[in-house]
Amino acid sequence: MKIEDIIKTTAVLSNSNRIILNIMYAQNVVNEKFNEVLKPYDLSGEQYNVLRILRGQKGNPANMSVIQERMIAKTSNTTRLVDKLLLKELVTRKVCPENRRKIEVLITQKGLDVLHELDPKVIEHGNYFSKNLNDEELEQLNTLLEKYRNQYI
Amino acid sequence: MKIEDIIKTTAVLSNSNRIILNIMYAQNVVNEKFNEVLKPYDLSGEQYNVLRILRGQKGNPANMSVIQERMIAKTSNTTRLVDKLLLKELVTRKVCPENRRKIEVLITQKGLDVLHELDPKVIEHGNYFSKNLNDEELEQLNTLLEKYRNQYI
DNA sequence: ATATTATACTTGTATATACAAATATAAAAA
DNA sequence: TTTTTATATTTGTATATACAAGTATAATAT
Repeated sequence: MKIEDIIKTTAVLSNSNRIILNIMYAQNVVNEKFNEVLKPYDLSGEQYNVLRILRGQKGNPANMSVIQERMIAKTSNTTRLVDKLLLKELVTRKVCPENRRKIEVLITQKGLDVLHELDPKVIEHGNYFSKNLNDEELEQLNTLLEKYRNQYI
Repeated sequence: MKIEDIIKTTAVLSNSNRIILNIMYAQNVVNEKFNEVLKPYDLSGEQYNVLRILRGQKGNPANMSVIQERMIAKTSNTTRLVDKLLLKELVTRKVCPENRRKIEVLITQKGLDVLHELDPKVIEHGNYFSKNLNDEELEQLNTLLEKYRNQYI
């Protein structure tokens, strides 16, 4: 289905506009489906993202600014995100002894267990959307998306 | 810049995963830039979207469910979105006389003027991102994005 | 040693969004 | 006609996000 049919417009869209709309819509669809995957675990997408970042630390703590710079959406609220994870006992936090301004955040075993349980479902989610494209097309889509947004970065 | 460098991961990503991340990130970048365009007009992206839908009606009113079905992100809150536009006098609303359950929303002249002023800036925004791709690549990206998300639609 | 600036994080506030429940009207069924 | 069901929209509530201001600590300059 073309994006025009989805937003039910009769307007003629330029390629530039169609891409914007297609990106918005794709993100929306992907996100909605991913939220369904996470729902039984009572995690938001951003919370999951933080857990992934922490697991990637392989036992080393991450402080707030490290977490923030690794997130896709640079929300200014890593604090409150970590608060939520703390309440669920998926992470621990303590003041860094070397620099008391910093906070050391670590994923707990419980957090690792949740991620481990989610791993296959996350892969399945990725495959669900990519299964209509062959390997070459997948490469192409990645390349084009990177080229598209890479204005001055 | 590759998505891996942006989220500063050393992990090896599958094509499926990279696409998900690239779509998320692209939407983020595009959206952030678009919000900058809208900021001087005190409009959110969704508010702008509603105005566009109303202009597309060419003088005919749109009721809430029509607006909702034409939006990219199906927020359940068209009411409050229209409330905001009403406060700024960009739209009018009245109960439909034929069916008093329905609400007729119309864009005002002021709303049309704002859109008209924004038109070139919106085009510029689209071009800003697409200028790194040639026509063929733009077509390709649109086609791949549509193919990507079109699972069971 | 004290004052200034920078860094790291937290908090406040306003707005946005998600989801469920509530309200009002209309259409269909008993 | 009364009841039931469907439709269209609104409201409540909890959570998320954006942005600015505040706090604590550390580093640098005077």
